[in-house]
Amino acid sequence: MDLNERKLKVLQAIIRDFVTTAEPVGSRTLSKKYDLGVSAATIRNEMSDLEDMGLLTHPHTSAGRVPSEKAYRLYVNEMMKKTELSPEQKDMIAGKLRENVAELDKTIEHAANILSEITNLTAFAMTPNQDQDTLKFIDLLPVDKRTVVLMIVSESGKVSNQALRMKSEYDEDALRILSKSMTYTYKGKTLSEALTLDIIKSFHTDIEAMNKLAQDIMPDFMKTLEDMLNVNLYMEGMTNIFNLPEYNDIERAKMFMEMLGKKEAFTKKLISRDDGLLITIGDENKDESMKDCSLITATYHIDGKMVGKLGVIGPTRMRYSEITSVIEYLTDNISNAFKLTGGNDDED
Amino acid sequence: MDLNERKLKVLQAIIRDFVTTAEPVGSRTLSKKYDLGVSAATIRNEMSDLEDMGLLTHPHTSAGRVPSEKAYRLYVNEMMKKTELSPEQKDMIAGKLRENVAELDKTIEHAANILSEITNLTAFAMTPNQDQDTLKFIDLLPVDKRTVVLMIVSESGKVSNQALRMKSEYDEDALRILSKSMTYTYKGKTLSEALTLDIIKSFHTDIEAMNKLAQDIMPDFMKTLEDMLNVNLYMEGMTNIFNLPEYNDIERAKMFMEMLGKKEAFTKKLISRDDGLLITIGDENKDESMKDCSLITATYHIDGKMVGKLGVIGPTRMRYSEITSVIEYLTDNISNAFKLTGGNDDED
DNA sequence: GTTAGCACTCGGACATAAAGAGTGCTAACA
DNA sequence: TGTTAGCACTCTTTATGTCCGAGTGCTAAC
Repeated sequence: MDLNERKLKVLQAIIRDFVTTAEPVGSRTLSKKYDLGVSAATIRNEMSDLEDMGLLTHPHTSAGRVPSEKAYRLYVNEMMKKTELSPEQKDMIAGKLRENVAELDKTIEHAANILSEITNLTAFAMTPNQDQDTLKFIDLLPVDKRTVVLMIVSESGKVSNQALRMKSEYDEDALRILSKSMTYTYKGKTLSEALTLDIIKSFHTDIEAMNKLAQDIMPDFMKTLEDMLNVNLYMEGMTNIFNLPEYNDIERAKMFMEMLGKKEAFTKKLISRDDGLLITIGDENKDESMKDCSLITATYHIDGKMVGKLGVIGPTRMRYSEITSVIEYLTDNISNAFKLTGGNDDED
Repeated sequence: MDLNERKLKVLQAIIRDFVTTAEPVGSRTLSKKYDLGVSAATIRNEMSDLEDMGLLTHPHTSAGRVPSEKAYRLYVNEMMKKTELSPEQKDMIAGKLRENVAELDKTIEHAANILSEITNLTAFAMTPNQDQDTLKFIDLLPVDKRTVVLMIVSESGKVSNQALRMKSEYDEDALRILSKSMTYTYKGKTLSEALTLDIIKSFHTDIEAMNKLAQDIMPDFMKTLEDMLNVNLYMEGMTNIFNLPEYNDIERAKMFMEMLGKKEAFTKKLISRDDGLLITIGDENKDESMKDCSLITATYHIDGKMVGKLGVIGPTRMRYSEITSVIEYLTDNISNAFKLTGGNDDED
C-alpha cells in the first residue's frame, strides 16, 4: 500500500486534532474540521488503510482513530515543520536567561522553569556533566579557631564549598600557604584526575594594599546578603498522598499538589505560624486550599536563638499522637546537635 | 449534656477506627471491635448525643459516624497520649541526622526526609530564619583577572558564595585587604543590620608558613570534589500533568509523579541518553514506567565541550513541533551565554 | 439505665435500556 | 476506477431501576 499525498494529509490532520483534543478522532469530525476536499466516506477508507499500515489505532470498534507511536515517529521525522516562536516568547526566554549570567546553575534552573511555563508540561534541566570541567582555584578560609571553609572553583565557574571541622587548632599562615600549593597542584586538572592525585607542596609570598574596589563590590555583597536572608524549604514524600483514600479524587489530589507546589506561599504561611508545637486542623487553617488538611509544625533552635520549623501536612484524619511524638523527637535532636556548647555527645 | 467517661471512650474508639480505616464507623462495628462493655444500641445512643454536641458528623442518614474537627481538637488537647517511638525508629532518626553534622541545611533536609518516611505523609523542613544570624567572616577570592568569588560565612555556619564579574582588572592585594576590612566591619552584625551598614576601611598584615595540615584536609577535599561531580536536576511544572485529560486516571497520575520523584533514577536515564536533540516516544523509552510518555531532550554546551541536558516529558500526545523549537532556542541561548570568547552580545 | 427488635433510609453495585459516535460494507455515481 | 451516500452494526456513555447491606432511630421490654 502506498503512503500517498492524501493519506499523509489525513494522518497529519488526525495527529493535529488528537494532540489538541485528546479524543479519538472520527471521519466525520475530520471532514468537517479540516478542508481535505473529500468526503467522510473517503476519509474512512484512507483511515482504514492507515490502520493497516500500523499508523492508527482503534481503542474499540466504534471509536475514532488514535495515532500510533509509529505515526508520531513518522510525523516527527518527516512531516513536522518548525514552529516559529513569537517575539514575546523569545523576549521572555532571553530575558529570564540573562538574569543570572554569572551563575551556571541558576541559569539552568531558569531554563527548566521557562520550559515548563511555555509547554505546560513537566520540564527539567540538568547541570553539565562535570567530568570535563577542570579546577581553577582552591582556597582554605580560616573562619574559626577550629573551622575552615574549603572552596573550590572550576574553570566553568562552578563554585563549591564546605565547612570543615578541624581536629585541633590550626595555624592560619599554614592554611594560607597550603591553599596556594593546592591550587598550584590541581589547577588545570579535571575533577576525576584530581581525585587520583596527591598533593605537592610549594611556597609563595604575600603583599598588601587597598583601593576603591569597594564601590565595585558593594552591590553584589548586598545582594548576596539578601539571598542569605531567604529560607530554604525542603519538601519530601509529596506523592505519599496518592496512597490515601481521601485523595482518590483527582480534583483533591490536584489541589493538594498545587498548594504545595507554591513554595513561596507555603513558606510564608509557615513563617507566620507561632513557635512551638502547633496543630491546626481543617478550617483552622484559614487557607481555603487547606481546609481539609491538618498541619502540624514545631520549631527547633540553633544555639538557643534562631528558630526553624518542620512538620507534617495531611488529611484531618491523621495519627496525631504518633506524629507529634516523631516531630518532637526530631526537633529535640536537631536543637541538641546544633548547641554551641556541645561537643558530640549523648545517646545510643 | 455531660461528656462522661463512657462518651469519651466511645469517641476515642471512633477516632481511632476512622483514622486507620478512613471509613465512617457504625455502632455495631464499634461494639464488636472495641471492648466497651455495652451493646451496639447503647453506643448508638451515645453516638447520637455526641453528634448533638458537634463531635460527630453524619455523611448521610444511613452511614456511620465521622469525627468532626471539633472532635479532633478535643482529642488532641485532652485525650491524646504520647506514642513512644520504637528503638529502631529512634536509631534511624538519630543515625540519619548525624550524617552531616557540619552542614545545617543538609541536616534539615534529612529531617524532612525522615519525617515523611515515618509518617507516610508529605513532610517539610525549613532552614532557620536568618534574621538572628550574625556575620562571622567575609572573603573575596581572586579567581580570574576579572572574576572574584565573594564568600560570606555566618555564625551559624551557613556559607554562601557568589561569582562576581568585575568591570575592570583588579589588584589582588587590594582585594585581600578589602576582604579583611569587610570582615572587621560586619562581624557580629545580623544580616539585616549589615544591609543598612556602610563599609569602613582598616588594615592588617600577613605572614606565612606551612605544616602537616594537609593530612587533615585531604579527605574533605576529596569528598568535596566528589560532590562537585554530581549533576543537579531541576524539575518544574510537575503538577501540569493534572491538567491533561490522560492523567485524570489517578493511577496514571500517581505512577507519573512517582517516576519523576525518583530523581536519581531519572537523572541516570538522562545521562545515558545520546547528545543532541533526541525524541523518544512511548515504548522507545525502555522503561516500563514511561511507556505512555514521550521524552524530548537536547544538549547545550559550555565553552564548546561540557554538555548538559534539558527537555520535556509528557504524554505521547504532545506538540512536538512547538516544543522542539522552544528547546532548541533555549539550548542555543545557553550555549551562547556561556561561550568563553563572548562578551555580552547579540539580540533584542 | 440498658438492651433487643424492627422499620426505615440511603448509597453502592449491578443490570438494563437508550442515545450517540463511529465504522464497514455495499451499491450507485461520475 | 475512484468517490460518495446510505444503512446496519458495534461499542461506549449515560440514565434508570432494582436490590442488598450497613446503619440509624424509635419503641417496648428487661
